[in-house]
Amino acid sequence: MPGYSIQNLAEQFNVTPRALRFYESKGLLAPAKRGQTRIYSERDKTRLLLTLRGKKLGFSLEECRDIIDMYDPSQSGNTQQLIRLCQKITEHRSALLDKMNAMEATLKLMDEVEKKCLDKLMENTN
Amino acid sequence: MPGYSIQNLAEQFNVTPRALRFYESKGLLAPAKRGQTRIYSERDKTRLLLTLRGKKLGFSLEECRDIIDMYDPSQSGNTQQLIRLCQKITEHRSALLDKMNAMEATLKLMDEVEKKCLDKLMENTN
DNA sequence: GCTAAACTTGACGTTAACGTAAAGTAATAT
DNA sequence: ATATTACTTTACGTTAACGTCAAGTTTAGC
Repeated sequence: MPGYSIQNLAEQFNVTPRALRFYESKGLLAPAKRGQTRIYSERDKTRLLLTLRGKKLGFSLEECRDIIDMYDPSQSGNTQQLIRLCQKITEHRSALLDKMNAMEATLKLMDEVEKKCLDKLMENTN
Repeated sequence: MPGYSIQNLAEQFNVTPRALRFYESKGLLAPAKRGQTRIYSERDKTRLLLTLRGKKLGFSLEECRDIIDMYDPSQSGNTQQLIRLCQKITEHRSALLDKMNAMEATLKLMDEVEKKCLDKLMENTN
């Protein structure tokens, strides 16, 4: 019996079933249904991983969906769509590199503050 | 006459005056006041920069405030506080490195998708 | 001294991302 | 067969981060 239950998948990613249903209502997930019960596939699992990853980077769920939908192999049809995808990747990468810069600046600042902090602690113990 | 007006500072960072007042109400900024009018110092400007940087990385305003407050030199008093600051820096750095990993994974994925995309485009033009 | 522009303080509205409670159904254990 | 558990939908509640008035004040130009 392949696939995961809602509870199982939720536990794997440390989120609530409510969140999974919410993501579904926003078009991020599309689990199969046996009767009323949801069955999540590997594809769903991957999309959830990407969603949570996007969230962690400060993207909204809508942004996550747009990005993930395009990365999804089942979409890449004609030439126009492929070109559009390449453009979107470029945009998205630009946004990511922007965040990467902010992150490096923050890490650098933290190093400096930590250094000053340790220096002062040294003084205090003199 | 040193300092910036609310409108001026808002334009510099491409945010609204409303946002600056909101940040103030949340303890992120603490501009001086000439009568009723706010005057923002270099310190406020720096704190605003750090706030927006934190936001971009997906931290909440409250998290930003806590972090920035501790990095602020005017706080670092006794040994206990310095030790606490070092601990917080470690925590914060861990969260950042976590995001950094997510970011690198995303960039890697994007590279792969782009490559496949370009390959398909090549095929289509055969 | 008057007007217009820029500032101020409330206070209510809005969107995103779920939480939570209600009420019902389906599967499982005893 | 019944009780417990896990699932379901529907719907209203909540928090964060501002936006958007409304109504009053202060400053700058003429």
